[in-house]
Amino acid sequence: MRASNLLLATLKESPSDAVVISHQLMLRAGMIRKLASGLYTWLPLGLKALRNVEKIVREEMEAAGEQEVLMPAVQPAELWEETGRWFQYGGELLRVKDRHNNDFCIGPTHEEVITDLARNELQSYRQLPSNFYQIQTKFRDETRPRFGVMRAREFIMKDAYSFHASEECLNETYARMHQAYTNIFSRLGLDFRPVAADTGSIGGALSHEFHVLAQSGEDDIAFSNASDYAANVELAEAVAPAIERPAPSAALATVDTPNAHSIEEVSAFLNVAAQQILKTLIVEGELSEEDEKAGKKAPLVALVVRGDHELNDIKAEKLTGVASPLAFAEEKAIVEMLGCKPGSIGPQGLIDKGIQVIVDRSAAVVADFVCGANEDGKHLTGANWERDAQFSRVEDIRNVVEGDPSPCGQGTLEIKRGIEVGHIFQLGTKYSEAMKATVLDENGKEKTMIMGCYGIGVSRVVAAAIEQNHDDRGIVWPKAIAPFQVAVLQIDANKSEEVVERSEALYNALKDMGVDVLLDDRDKKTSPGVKFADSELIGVPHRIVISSRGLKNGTVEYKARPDDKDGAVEVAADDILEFIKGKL
RNA sequence: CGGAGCAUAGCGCAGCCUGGUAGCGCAUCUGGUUUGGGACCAGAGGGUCGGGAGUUCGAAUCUCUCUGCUCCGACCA
Repeated sequence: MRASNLLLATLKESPSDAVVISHQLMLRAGMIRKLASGLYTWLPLGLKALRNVEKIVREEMEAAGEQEVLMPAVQPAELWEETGRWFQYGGELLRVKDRHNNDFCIGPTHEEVITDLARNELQSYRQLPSNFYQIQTKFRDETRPRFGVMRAREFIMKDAYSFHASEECLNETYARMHQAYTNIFSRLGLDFRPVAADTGSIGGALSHEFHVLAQSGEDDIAFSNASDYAANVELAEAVAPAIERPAPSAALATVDTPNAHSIEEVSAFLNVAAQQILKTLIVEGELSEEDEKAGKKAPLVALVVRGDHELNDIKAEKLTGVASPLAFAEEKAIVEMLGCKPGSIGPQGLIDKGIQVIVDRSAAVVADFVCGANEDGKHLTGANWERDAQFSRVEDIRNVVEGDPSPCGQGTLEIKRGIEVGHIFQLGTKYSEAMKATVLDENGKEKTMIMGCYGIGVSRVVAAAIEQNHDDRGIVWPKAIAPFQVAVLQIDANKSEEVVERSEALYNALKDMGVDVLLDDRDKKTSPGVKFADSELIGVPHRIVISSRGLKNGTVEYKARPDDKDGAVEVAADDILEFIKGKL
């Protein structure tokens, strides 16, 4: 590609609404432009990087035995009604009507469509397993699109689906896809981790996420420092402390704590460590459909965690008796039931009021603790379970923290930020059962197919790669993603015929070899500094500068990005093609 | 969805408080001088100041309203 023929839309200043570095650099490098919130045009340079990611994904999918298909982005509502997701999916599902007033949605995912295909095309267990993938545009009407293409509403996803006659077969494919994902992210040159994950709204049994490690990530990942255990904090089990609860040693007392509501305030006011304080959170309980129809209010449930711990919403809402999604009780309901505001709540006496008290494992082994007195402006000190307060049961309801013992039994946990770029699930029969996707087994009996699904956020990978690979001059592409492998910069082209001849010859030779090469042949108004800065901003891994100054000595300059230890090197002009071949 | 804020040239911003000819930097175009780190000089083009309504002799500026966008929190490739 010639720079004179490329929309090299680089910017010196970054648009004010870009907060993360990858978004800023993608705009500055002229890779993307925003059309509307969460909607982006991919410019030539960005598209080249995107296609490079797609290429590797395709190669590894083919190697893993997947067949490529392409499904419509627009999907009929009927399919979604069959699985119930037409009603379950919230505002994220963009619903539209066609001219006949029929309901459709813009696909956020394709379980329904692929399952419909499978039930029509697959009749026999002999056709299983069958695996399909596509690389296609998805639309999710995110509440808050942000970070450019990292969390866009419209994005490119590789989604794959597998169909099986047995669990063992699903396990095999799942393991193969796990390996394929590992290959993909390794080849892309990313620092990533597969982690055990929650299955979320897609549903199913087993699930792993693939995370690119980066400070700007939106997920917390817990790792063992002594094994390869890794899990999303959403899921990571907080194991029960190995200690017995000490016997009470302090007398119960009520103390005034004016204006101290948060754990921090109470801790500072009473000079008591946060782990010695228990916080009691009142959430809504489950309401049966009949009671809901009868207009009854949800019962309340108390969740008790140590002051230095955070409630894990996902763990909490999975508990029987707790509403899902998790909803904190309204202040009014709390005042009505307990006679005090949030900030002064304690677990004592709640069971008598018909409120279930669920205690976190760590909070259950604290003795002589501080908690709210269920009276505004007062707290209890020296409180003890059983003697002063009762609980219904003990559960794991908190987020793990750094230093917790690893659930795998080896080592302790560390926590890092990650960007979720891939997610694989064992779906089981959730969709195939709802949509009656069956095959005949060897006995001629109908059998519901077992499914797996496997996603990669292709456009997100591009952003994640930049997030992980940049410096103060711009993007430092992993070689597999770089839109160009080599940049050839012409300096003094208007003064020196030789510069033009040499650079054109090198450009053509590299192009003929199939190398992605950018010839910066922009005219004399483009100063050398601009060419240097642009090649660095867009992150080309290899740069060759051909100038009249160098050619006087019969040399051209080579520089790698990121810098080799020896920086720029002078190479004999006649040898440059061989030299660069060695670098590629 | 809750809270906060923004909307002035392609991009980054000033002007608004205190109403009176719409400005600066980058980018673009023309001419000239430059050419190894985002050049310089001279000139030029580009705006219904997000839309609508109101107050006023007069609104980018004050008021109301709608829309769009961004940020901070709850959700996901």
